[in-house]
Amino acid sequence: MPELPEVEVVRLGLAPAVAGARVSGVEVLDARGVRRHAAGPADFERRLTNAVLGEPRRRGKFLWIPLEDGTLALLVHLGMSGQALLRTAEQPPLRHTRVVIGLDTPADGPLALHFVDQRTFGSLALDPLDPARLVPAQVAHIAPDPLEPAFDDRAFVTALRAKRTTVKRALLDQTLVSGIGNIYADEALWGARVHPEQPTATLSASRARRLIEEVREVMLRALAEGGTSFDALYINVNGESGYFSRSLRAYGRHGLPCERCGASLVREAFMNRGSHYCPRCQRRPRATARTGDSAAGA
DNA sequence: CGTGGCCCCTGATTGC
DNA sequence: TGCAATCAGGGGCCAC
Repeated sequence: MPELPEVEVVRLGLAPAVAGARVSGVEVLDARGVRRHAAGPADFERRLTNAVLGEPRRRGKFLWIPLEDGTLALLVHLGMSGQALLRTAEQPPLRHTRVVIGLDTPADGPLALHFVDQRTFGSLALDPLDPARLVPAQVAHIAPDPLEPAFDDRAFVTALRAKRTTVKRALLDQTLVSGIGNIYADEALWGARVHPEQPTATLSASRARRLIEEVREVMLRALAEGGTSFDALYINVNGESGYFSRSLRAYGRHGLPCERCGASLVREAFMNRGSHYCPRCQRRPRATARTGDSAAGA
């Protein structure tokens, strides 16, 4: 469930320790922890050992640490339950630790980066860095995220309205906009007063703009909370502690009153998960006769 | 080719 | 009380 803000907190937490650090040893305790590394655990261990790490980067929910040689990056995807923990060299692995990467750090001496992942949807990999795009190959297919300077709101609005799907599905489509998961999708839709099942083609341009602004705002708010809740070292370099849950206004609040209008929020099954929304503020669009998709006129 | 649905996985929770 | 079914969901993959 780590989405963009949680992954960014992990990145911020890792940065001071890993930048400039040399990898002193790599131990893959469970091969599933390097599922994304096609060449397998032994190759992963061999090629990462002795590498010098650079400044961690992020796009959407993908995190990567470029190696000093400039051609490869240590790619991290947390999946649903992944954590990247900085621990001392003496601390033993926690339960569900899949990979341990020993580090000689310039500032803090010997440390270890532990990749812990209960449900094993996450994975590490060594991935070639595309010199043109400056992102790892496995990240090349996703769109920029809303917090990148490169993100183009106007282009997003156009692309969103060209889709033939519903708006929540589109928000979760990482090739359209990256970094949004189920939680922040529900939060942004609530904020913009848009029903999750609204067809993208019937969304007005102004409403679509409002929606992406809301996405950004919700993420920045979460980031501001998360950024203050972790300590420099060892600590919650994981973003797991409640997912900044104090700020949630829709997700998981079914049965509770809407903070805007007081109506009882509902939860609906959606894509094998849940959609949480206010049935009064976020009106389900009437079954439209899809003939007029230009804003209101026609 | 775009869209939607399935499945990967494990632990907590729910239900019988 | 104990065991099984259910739920959580990011993203790759595949069928339509």
